[in-house]
Amino acid sequence: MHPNSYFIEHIRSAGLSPTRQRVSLAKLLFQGENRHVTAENLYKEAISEKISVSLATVYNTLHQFTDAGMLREITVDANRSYFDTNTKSHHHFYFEKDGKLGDIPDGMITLGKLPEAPQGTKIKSVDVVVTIAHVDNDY
Amino acid sequence: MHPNSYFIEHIRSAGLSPTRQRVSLAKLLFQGENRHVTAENLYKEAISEKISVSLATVYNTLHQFTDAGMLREITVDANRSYFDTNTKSHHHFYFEKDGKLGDIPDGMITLGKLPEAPQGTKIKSVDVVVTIAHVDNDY
DNA sequence: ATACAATTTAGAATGTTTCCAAATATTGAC
DNA sequence: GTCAATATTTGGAAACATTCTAAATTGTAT
Repeated sequence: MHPNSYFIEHIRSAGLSPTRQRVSLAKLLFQGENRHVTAENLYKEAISEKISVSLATVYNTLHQFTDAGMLREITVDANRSYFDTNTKSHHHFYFEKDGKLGDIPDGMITLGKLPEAPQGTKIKSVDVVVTIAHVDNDY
Repeated sequence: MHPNSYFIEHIRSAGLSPTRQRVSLAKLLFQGENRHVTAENLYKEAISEKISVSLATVYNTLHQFTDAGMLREITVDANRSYFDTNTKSHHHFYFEKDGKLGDIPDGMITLGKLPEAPQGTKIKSVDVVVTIAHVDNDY
């Protein structure tokens, strides 16, 4: 388990002040395995861990971490933003039933040729989402 | 240009009653080229064409058409749903600047192997979104 | 310590989408 | 065509995620 100073350093090196809230949220996000969180569920988790933080700060922090390259924002559902602690390019399963995301192991999907971006633009990201639904035995 | 009866038949064969609103919206959606619309912008278009319809009906109709397989819902942005009149599996450019979608011509992206869906589930869709951003000359 | 700047906060505001109950339109039987 | 039964449409309210705002708090550099 990482010491506090690890998270403080992580935040500092992103150019942000290591405030109490940012350090606490960084711990939740980065101390274990890679995670996929929404603002609302990170907020609830923080509250249940007795971390005093407001929902607005959770939003601010998620965006600041994203801008700093510590998180990646994933769009799989038109009503919610997900943030992924794994910033390396990789793809996702989206389990419709419970709204959970899963990583698609590297190499499990291979993208072939990619189109060129038009003049004056660049490809910001290529996201593959495999949506998983329940089998409805329709017979 | 298709006659009215064409759209009425299209709607009937989807198991829906061809109401005035549904026929009018179907005309906007299906009479020309393939389109990518949001509820809000289809609603505005209808109003500007003097079609009297409410926003709630536009939402209902888009979902009914989607359930009937006449439209495909595309998720590219966490704040808005897009509906595509092209229901064949294909992929999209998303132009961040103006929130517009574009089709990626068939064959321009090749997907390699695909993962298996877990027991009791099936792959509902595989969506590839190539997000196009402006070049920010950061130097 | 002090002062200046940055951050956090609660609550209001926004934007999209869904819900609701009343009004209207559509359908099928006669 | 008329009528009753059913389905659809509607405006407005509600729900939801997210952003904004201005005041209060905290962090930082001196």
